[in-house]
Amino acid sequence: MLKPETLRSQVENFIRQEIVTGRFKAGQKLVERELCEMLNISRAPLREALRKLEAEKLIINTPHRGPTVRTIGLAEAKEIYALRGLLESHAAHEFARLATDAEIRELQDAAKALRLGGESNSREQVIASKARFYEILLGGAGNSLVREILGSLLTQVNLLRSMSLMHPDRLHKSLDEIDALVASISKRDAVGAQQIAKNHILNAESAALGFLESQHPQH
Amino acid sequence: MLKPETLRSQVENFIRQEIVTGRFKAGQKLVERELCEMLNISRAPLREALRKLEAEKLIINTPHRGPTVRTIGLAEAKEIYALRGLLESHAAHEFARLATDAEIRELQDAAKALRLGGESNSREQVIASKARFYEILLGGAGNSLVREILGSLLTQVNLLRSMSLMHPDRLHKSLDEIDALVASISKRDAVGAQQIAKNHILNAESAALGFLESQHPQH
DNA sequence: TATTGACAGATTGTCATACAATAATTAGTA
DNA sequence: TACTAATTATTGTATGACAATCTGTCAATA
Repeated sequence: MLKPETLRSQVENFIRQEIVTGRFKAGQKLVERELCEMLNISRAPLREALRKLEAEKLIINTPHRGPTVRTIGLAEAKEIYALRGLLESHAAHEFARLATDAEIRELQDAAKALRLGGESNSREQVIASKARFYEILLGGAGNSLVREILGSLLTQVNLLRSMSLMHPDRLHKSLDEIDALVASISKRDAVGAQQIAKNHILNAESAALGFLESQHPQH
Repeated sequence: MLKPETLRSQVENFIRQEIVTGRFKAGQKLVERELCEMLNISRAPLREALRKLEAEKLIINTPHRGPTVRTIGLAEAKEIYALRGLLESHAAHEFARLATDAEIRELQDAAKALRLGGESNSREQVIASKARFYEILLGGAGNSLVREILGSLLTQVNLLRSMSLMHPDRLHKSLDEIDALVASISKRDAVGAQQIAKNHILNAESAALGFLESQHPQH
């Protein structure tokens, strides 16, 4: 199949990819036999891969009924964004405090590339630059645990179908916020960076959940 | 074996228990065949359970060499405590803001039971009361995601052998801190509760890592 | 009609066995 | 001793089987 070590990790990565890209849709049932035939593998490594994804909360398994791709409701989405705000603002604070000057320059470069991609309407470029930006930010914040959890949260956010359509308005504002964040970090203003990061997530949350909330008028 | 649903979940719980109670020691190699014979099960459910525990970071698996119980170094311990401080202080803040009066009373009761157990030197009572205290606090904080992650962090802390010996000095201070926390919460002082919780974790960290740091004089 | 219940089919959970791939260990040799 | 080769042990994967449970259908009954 692909390159990594064991077969089960390849399977795990494959299924994860199918989920975050939306080819396996939220709520969809995953049938062992179908996956085995599709990938030409036996049940053992498949099932082990499914356990990993289950622990990662990308799929939900109910005994004797099998796994389905997780669906994220409004309440869960809010919890995810609350945690993201907490962790990302912390990471921003720590990055401003701990990062080397070289890392700050890398972050500036990534932000520049991100803006370039946004202004040229290159979806690919935006995604790649954003990934790089996060990589640098979380790498320099000095806590790999926070890094992993945020990575997991980021993949879970992909289960919100509302994420796919990022309005140009929001993208523009988002770029401004990131520039402000980089500016604060460049000044080593940890508290300022923390606050900007928190607001950034809050804005991203309203953008993502706005229309969802209108569909579920529960309160 | 035990009661839960599937065999693999029973196996998972069993191994987790063995790890947190220290019967499976940090660094110990876990051999499939031995576990299968010990539990009288086949390899399939065992290996699936191991994948879950691997995702939970209680064991570390290296391909073709098998899993070992995770060892937590100084740096990792610091990361765990940093995240705990962040999340628990957030939970305290939210609890003070959101909890019902009944939940606050439950928390007060749990704190009282905790002090009782501490003063009567009942280790069992302390552990049980502390668990109940956390359950109430995290349950009323309104974010089950944070709750789960904190639960996972709590189990990982058990991998620090220094945790087993909680000095009476520290226990006494710890009880005072918890009383102060409950007092702040009772006054609905969210910010105060948040600050107290953060300091509480900081103190727990120094108590747990103090002697570890002396053994690894790296800086 | 609507509900119940039995039945058949499908899917997951577990077992047993075998073998390939890799790591660990031992034996042998210079 | 140090190095290499052969042996052993362990994990990773495949296959087939069967038990346990769920799902859906359809007839019987109220």
